Amino acid sequence: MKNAEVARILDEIADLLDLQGVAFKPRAYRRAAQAVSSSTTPIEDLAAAGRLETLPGVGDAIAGKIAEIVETGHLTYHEELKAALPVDLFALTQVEGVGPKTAKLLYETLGIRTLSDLEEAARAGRIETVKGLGKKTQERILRGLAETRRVERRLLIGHALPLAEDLCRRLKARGPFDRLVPAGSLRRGRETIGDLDLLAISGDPRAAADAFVEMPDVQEVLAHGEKKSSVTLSGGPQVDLRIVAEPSFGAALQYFTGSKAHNIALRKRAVARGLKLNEYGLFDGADRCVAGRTETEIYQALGLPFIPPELREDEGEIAAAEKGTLPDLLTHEAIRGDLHVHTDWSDGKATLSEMVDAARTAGLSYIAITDHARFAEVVGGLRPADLERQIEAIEALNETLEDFRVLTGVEANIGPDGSLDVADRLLRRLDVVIAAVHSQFRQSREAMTKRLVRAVEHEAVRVLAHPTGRKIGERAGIDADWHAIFHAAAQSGTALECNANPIRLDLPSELARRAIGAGVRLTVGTDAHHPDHFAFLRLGVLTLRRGWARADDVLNTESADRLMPGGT
DNA sequence: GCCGTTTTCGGCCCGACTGTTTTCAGTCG
Repeated sequence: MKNAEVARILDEIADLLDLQGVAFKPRAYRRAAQAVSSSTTPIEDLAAAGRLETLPGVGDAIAGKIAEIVETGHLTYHEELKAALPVDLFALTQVEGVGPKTAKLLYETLGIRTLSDLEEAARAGRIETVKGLGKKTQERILRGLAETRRVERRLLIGHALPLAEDLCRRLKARGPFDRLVPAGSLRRGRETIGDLDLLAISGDPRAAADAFVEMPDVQEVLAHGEKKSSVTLSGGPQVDLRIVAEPSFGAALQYFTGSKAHNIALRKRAVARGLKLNEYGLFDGADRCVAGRTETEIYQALGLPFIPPELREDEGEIAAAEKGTLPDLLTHEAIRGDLHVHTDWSDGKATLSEMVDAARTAGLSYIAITDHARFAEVVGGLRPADLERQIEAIEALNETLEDFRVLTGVEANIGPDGSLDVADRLLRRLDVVIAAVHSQFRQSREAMTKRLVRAVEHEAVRVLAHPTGRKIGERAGIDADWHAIFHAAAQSGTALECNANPIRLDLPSELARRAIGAGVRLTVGTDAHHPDHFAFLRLGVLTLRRGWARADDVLNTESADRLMPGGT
């Protein structure tokens, strides 16, 4: 039973309760669903540990229901509710324009229960015959059905970020935009992005909105107003553009950055102070605007310091802000070196000196070359003699470099028993040994924990790379007792990597936060196989910021000299 | 059903756009 499936059931309960006209409960179930789906801890683990109620919005009653789902695979309460409306509400409401009310109406008038019922009815022209619906609704449903099939997955932030930046550049060239910035989950640095949210100030909102919906790569215009427009891009995501007046820009940026949970918490805080917060500003009882131009102004008016977007998930940041204990977050500029770099000596696509040039251009002052070792399943890994030759090549290269240092290293493979595929004799000669799992991901939790603890405790291992082995949207991470691994890493002084490759972002931010809490140091590593890959650094930084990391928590914010005790 | 600067009861975020409506409901974010 995955988190997403539990969340789906809770969401459906919310919809069903909504339809019965039950007040407030639907919100409670939605909030719980949100917490379950955004938690990176498997829901079974939380259930087994009796820690379900640590999720925000999960109390006694919902915890009991989640436990029932985890144990039995279904929920009696859910099935009882469904008996009144036996339709696949979750699937139907995924269709743009169809909410719970419309789904209920369609069931009662046309007997529609499933997506295929819906499609058949829409194609046959039966939907426009329903009182309250019409031809446009029917067309919208048909388009929505096609779209629902197309957009199954969210965009990786590594793809969404350049896309949004390119979009902003092109829009500014086409229309009257005074300011134009991304907001939403992209600005919060989430690992995947659903829609792109853009926020603008314009002296001519109508012309700006026109320029937006008339872009050549727009596939469909979903909404087109002076304040809000939405389009889908061909082959791309939905993009929402909001246009606000300059005095409201901070309020709008705060609002459209989210998260929803953070905003709700903030609005409650405003209400508690006799204020009202919306996307136009913070207003007092007489409806006078007391803040709105900048985000900082709004947080201050609510008695808080500015909260960085990456922390705005309603996971303790408001309480920390209030107490003045928000972390001074890691910045991209603080990263001085990259401890995970490949070359064409193994499976990289560029030479040693090409990678060095690219790293310098990216503003780094050192890198560690960590090609794969001979492990058979890693393509083109180095044999011991190759590694010795590479060490010599790096030493020779360092002689020619000023203000830059290349560290010797290797990415050793961790075998199923926790042993490494490089001899200790060789490991001792290297500046930076990183170790990682590359196969046998499906070991039992006990075996996997033992395996990683052994690797972390190896005296030569400096960094555990891509610790969970997950690939976003492709492969779930390993099952392991992270508490035990963090403890071992803190004891041995081994750092855990946050791999910055867009499909990895591993450690995930939630585990990074736990690791920091356990006293573990982290690194950001690009795992670069190409000169362009140093651009991934900012993704790793975003992920660690979401994990509440400060510069001091991150090993490669230090100079190469400090990194190498006794080194030059 | 959850939760606490409103604290164990009594509150619970707010606005834009669309379509099908003669004044607003539904959906979305």
